[in-house]
Amino acid sequence: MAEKLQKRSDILTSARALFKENGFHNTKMEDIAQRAGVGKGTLYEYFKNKQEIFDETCIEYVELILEKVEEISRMNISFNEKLLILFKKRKNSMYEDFEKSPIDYIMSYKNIISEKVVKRLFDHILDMNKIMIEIINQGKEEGVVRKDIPSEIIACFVVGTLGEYFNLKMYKQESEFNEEELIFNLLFKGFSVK
Amino acid sequence: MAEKLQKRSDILTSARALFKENGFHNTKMEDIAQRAGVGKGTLYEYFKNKQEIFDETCIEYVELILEKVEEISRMNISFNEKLLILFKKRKNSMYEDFEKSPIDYIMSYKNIISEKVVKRLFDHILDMNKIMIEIINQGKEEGVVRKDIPSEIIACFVVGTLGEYFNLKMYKQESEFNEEELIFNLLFKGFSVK
Amino acid sequence: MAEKLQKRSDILTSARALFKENGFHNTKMEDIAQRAGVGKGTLYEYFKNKQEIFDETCIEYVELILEKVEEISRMNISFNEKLLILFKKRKNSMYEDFEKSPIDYIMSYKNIISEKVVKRLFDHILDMNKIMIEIINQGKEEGVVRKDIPSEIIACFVVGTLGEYFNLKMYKQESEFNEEELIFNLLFKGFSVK
Amino acid sequence: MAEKLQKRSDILTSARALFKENGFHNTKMEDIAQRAGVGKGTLYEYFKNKQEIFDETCIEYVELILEKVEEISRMNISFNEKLLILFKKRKNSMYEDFEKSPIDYIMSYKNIISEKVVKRLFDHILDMNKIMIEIINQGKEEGVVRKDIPSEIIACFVVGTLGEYFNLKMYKQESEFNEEELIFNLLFKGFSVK
DNA sequence: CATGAATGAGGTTTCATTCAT
DNA sequence: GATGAATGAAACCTCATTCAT
Repeated sequence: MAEKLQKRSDILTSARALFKENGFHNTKMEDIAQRAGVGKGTLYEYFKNKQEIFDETCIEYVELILEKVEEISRMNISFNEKLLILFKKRKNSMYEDFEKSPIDYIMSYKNIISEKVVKRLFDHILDMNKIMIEIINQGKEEGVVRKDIPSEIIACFVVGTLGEYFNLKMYKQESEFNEEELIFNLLFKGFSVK
Repeated sequence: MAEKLQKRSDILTSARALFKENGFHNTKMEDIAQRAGVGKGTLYEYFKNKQEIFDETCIEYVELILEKVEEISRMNISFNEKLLILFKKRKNSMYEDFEKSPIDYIMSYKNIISEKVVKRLFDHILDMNKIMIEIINQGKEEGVVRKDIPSEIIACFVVGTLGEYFNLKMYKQESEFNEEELIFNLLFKGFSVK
Repeated sequence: MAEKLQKRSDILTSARALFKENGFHNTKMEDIAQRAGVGKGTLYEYFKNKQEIFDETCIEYVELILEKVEEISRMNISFNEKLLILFKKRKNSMYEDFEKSPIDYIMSYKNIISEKVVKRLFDHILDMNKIMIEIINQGKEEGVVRKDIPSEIIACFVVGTLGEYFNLKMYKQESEFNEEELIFNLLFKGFSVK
Repeated sequence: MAEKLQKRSDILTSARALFKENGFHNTKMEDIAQRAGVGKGTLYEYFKNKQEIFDETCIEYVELILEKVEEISRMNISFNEKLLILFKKRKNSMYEDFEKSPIDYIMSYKNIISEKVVKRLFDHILDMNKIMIEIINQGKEEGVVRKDIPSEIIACFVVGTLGEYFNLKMYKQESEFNEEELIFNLLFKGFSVK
């Protein structure tokens, strides 16, 4: 039984890697089976079809990120520290599994993910948005974040800045500045001359 | 002759719409032909193959955005006004053709666009980055933008915030706030309590 | 009018060269047109379709060879001399237009030539056979060729030997012997020890 | 396993028959599959593509003939008997599988067989030529064949005569003569009056 | 007459899915 | 349960032929 779950998980791991590498249509069921170390027919013992495998990998992707963010949210630390950890986590995973924000991920695959899975994922996005809002609210309570702007908008502001920053890092050389500090400075103080 | 260019353009328009709607692999050559009002064989008079059609639509997509941003950059108006126009343009096209930032667009299709076209598009991204930097520099000269942060980072900050904001708008209801004002306030002043 | 015939001939010349080089199915109408220096549509002014062009080139091929053999047959020279000229003609055209004997030519293309043209060509083959027989008969009358073997069989014997000889020459180096003399010696005296 | 080889062989048998009947370009993959009693996709389990199937049938064709000739060469019989067997074999297969000499076969398909397979086949032709030469040499040793003519030339003489004879038989009625005897007589004694 | 842009029937090939072992 | 050989629908692309200019 545990073995069954293990094999299922192996298949998903294999599939996720291949989908990420080659996209949905350039990944063959045969490839997934081979990489997972099972026969082609076995895939159909664990999943209805290719679509279902893909859907599962998408759900996993988004849920894993959600989980990580939730974990950070639940930590017993200050707002500033949470923000720093979010930044670091994103940075470390950049060239690994989770280089795309969930929403970009979904947008990339909107023509491929099943309609009903898209809905479920969008719900997760909203969940994540809520968690970000909670973190922002913590900042407000701690007197670190302005209270005159809805937390929702601030969340957007933070997530967007980080996301774009890492996007650019993907195809530009390492810069000479201490960019982490600069980004945080911008988030806190904005770009206007005081 | 003008007619030849027209037909080529018709095909690209048809293709772009279908690729956007259904993705590359779910768009059949027959569909493109039908929508463009030509025969299947005609597509091959104007393009080498499906890949080339797709590549062209990608190039068009990114070049058109680049062009628009360039246009704004060349306008004889203040930094603040340019920022506002960028925001408005992005907002208006949200549910139309250009809902994705060029970089998200490329990332979505990285397994589909030809290698050499990806390179060309990344160059455009850098061009666009340069233009944003020029706009930021104008803000610095006008004494509106802080000079202690590299323009490159600020560009990232502005573009990311706007991008994420519009991403979220795509699947959330219209809010009650005057969000435009709030976003700008954040960009200028940051989220920290003064 | 003469111009019309000229253009028709140009097309056939172009077609024959391409068919020989690339075969029927790898020769495109466009190629024929281009090489003949006319438009693609023009081909259809002079020929019903691709098949007809091909058929014509085949007919030309076989008729030209037939003509040459007839010409030799009509010459006012001895059997021995005729045999020598046949040999020389075949040798000279070996790497040129007429490297295949008519019958090999037809066999190569039996799936491509129109049924009715095949019949016509086979008639030509029989005509050619008859001419060969006449030449053999002349040899008999001159007292040079044995009378106890039907001329038909001797014709076969001569044509086959020459044909195979030139076939082999096509992919083997030039030999050191005076092969011409040896071949003739064989034809005249056979291979048995006297 | 044996079954796998069997199916592969079935496909080749089906393909060879169809190629022979209709040529390469008029034989559809669907036809081959149907005649072999398998699905279209199955062809691609056993062969890379149509070209490979064709190449294999060509190789088989030439190798089978080579094998038969080798077999005759190895027999413990006299030169005269070998010559007779060669004649009989060729005669019997005339309207069956092997109606064309290997070289004619290759020449017919020179635009279709893969370059590298053509080379391989030409090597077989040379092998076959060597075997014929050995047979001729045996005749010389037995004192039946003249020693003043290179065996290579005599081989050409024998093969060509037989080939042409059977070519002609293909489209002419059965004759009244004992042609076998006449042909052999010619080969041995030539056509000159003694 | 001459042309070549437009066409679409028809071919090869791929690959998700099935099912007998 | 696990497998992978077999399948055939579906997609891309070619090219002979047409016909408006």
